[in-house]
Amino acid sequence: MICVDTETTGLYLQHGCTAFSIGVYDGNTFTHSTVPVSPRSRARTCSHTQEIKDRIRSAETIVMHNARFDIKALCEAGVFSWDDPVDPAFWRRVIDTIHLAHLHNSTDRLSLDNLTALYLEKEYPQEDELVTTVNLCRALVRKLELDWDIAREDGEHCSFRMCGSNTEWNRMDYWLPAAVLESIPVSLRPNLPNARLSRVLLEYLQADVTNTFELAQFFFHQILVKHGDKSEELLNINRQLDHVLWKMEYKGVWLRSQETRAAIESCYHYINHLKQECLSLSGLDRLTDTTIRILLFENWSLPVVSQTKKGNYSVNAETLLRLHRDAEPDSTAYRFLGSYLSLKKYEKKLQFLQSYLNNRTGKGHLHPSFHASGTNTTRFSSSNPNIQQVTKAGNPYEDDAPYVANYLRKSPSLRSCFGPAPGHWWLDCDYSQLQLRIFAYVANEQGMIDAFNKGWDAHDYVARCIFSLRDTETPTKAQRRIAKNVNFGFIFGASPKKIEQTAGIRGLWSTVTSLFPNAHAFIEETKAYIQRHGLVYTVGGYPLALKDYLNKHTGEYEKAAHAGVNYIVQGAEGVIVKRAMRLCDDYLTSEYPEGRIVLQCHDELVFEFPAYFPKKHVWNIVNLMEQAASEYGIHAPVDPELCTQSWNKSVKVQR
DNA sequence: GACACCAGCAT
DNA sequence: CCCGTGCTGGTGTCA
Repeated sequence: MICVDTETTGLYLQHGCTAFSIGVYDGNTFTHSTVPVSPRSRARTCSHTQEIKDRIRSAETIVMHNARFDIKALCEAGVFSWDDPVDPAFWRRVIDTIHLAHLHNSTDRLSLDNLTALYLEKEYPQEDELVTTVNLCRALVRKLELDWDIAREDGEHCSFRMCGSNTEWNRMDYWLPAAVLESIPVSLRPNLPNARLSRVLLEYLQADVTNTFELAQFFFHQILVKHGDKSEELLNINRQLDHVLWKMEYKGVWLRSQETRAAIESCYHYINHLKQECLSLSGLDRLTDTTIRILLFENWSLPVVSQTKKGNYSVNAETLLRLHRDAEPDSTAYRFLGSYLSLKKYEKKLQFLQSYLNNRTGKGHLHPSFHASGTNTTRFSSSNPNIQQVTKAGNPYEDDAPYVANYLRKSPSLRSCFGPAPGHWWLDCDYSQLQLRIFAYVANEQGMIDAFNKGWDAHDYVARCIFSLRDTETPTKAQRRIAKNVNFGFIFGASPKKIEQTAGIRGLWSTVTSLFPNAHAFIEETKAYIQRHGLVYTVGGYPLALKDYLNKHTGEYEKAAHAGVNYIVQGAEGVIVKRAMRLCDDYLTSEYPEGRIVLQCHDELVFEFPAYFPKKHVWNIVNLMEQAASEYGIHAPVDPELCTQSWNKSVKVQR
């Protein structure tokens, strides 16, 4: 077993970089080498570079912290080929301490230094010194415009691609490798203590690999003691997707550049107009939270709606919307608030659109990162960009603020900027009401389960129960909304008070508990369990810690208790969807390699296939996703939709 | 420049 | 206080 860590050049790998420092630790000795990856690199090649590469290649077990990140670097450095990690067998010898740490305690901050401090009770070598040293070097490189192939953020001046492979998809930002530090001529570094230059970095590299090694041992021991024979199965919940995520990140998501540019134009058009209007209505010279706060609550003396955590008067959308509705129609405040709300929406949208365009690689793909251990609950997180927060079409003010809605009606949909690459189609598979179904099943609420099985709408069903409607009656819009609040309250583990507050009905909770006795009992049992054990188990036995539990004596316990219900439900969702992804990827690999998973959005999987692909694959995928849920005892139907143009326009697939 | 706060987007 | 989990970006403050 060896531990491997890499330190990469400090700018964007997507535009090329100079060299990597690679550290290896086998439990006894630490060795390192710097591997130049650019043909023009001035980094010195260490004599034992080849030896290190061979050791990594032939190692039986490689332990890394956040393995996908370092493996990208190792591919860049030529240790592995870019296709190696596509094979699930490749990952059988990779142990990722981030997965171990997540299983050990899912609420820990999973950074190496934090885990080291927590469990090894060790200090890192002078991180401050490393940071300042590296920053000095970067500044020096920038200032003197040295002729090193260190990539630049703007990318325009650095066009070469390394190793003839697709290296555009990955961004890294970290330290300068030791060889680069050493190669700065002594005469050019008056502020840098010579001997320390690379020593600091190497100390850090050594600390990283040895700590990773020790953490792996610690976590393995803890996990085996706690979970015994189930350890492998539990670890597999995240490990099973290592190669799947590799492929997803590598191939990326197609961005429709034309639509994106058009959407940006459209945003600018409205922003210019609305900004002028806001400025002239308010007499302000700039629009920030602070100036708005003064304008509304001091100059205009509008009533305070709520306060922020720090005690400032809130100026969020909810507040502004209420003030807008309470204002005299056509008054200055009314018009200002309406325009400002619309302006903010457009500005937010523009922000997203520009980030998409900026993150795009040469061929027009975005390459979001997916983090299997990125949440407390086993759900995924996504970043650069976060593909899980791309807005659907819709006008949030359509119902209750026509003045605002009017401005937003032509607002572009962000999902329309994504879609299948030319010549392809997307298959978009959604679990229907997955979270609510999970809740019904884990709470063993038979009436709800029956309703689901009959194909009823969950919100309608609960509305009928609460308002004791006859079969012939349909719930009103308001009744449905209240039922929706109750349902979400169940899922989120909201407190009775909160549920009654959002629904606006006092005494609602006692109605609900009598209507759904098992659900109520489940919530109470969960709370009692948390009080005793400080954690919950979701389906499949994966433990989910509750970080606020330790503070229970200071009142945080109640919070943790309510969160516990939510953890079980979200955790089950995460586990099920991960299983589904693995099943679908296995299926595609063996039966239809032209297809692939493009992205995951919590209860939604998106696949890309060649246009006019055989329809049978739709139903096989649907069946596999449903199978994943049923393996955990949950019946959850999947609705397949087809996108031929954009993510925003999908058509239900008929049986 | 680092950091905290506030906000807004998703499921 | 009591609705969970994430990510990103702008603003303002502080050193």
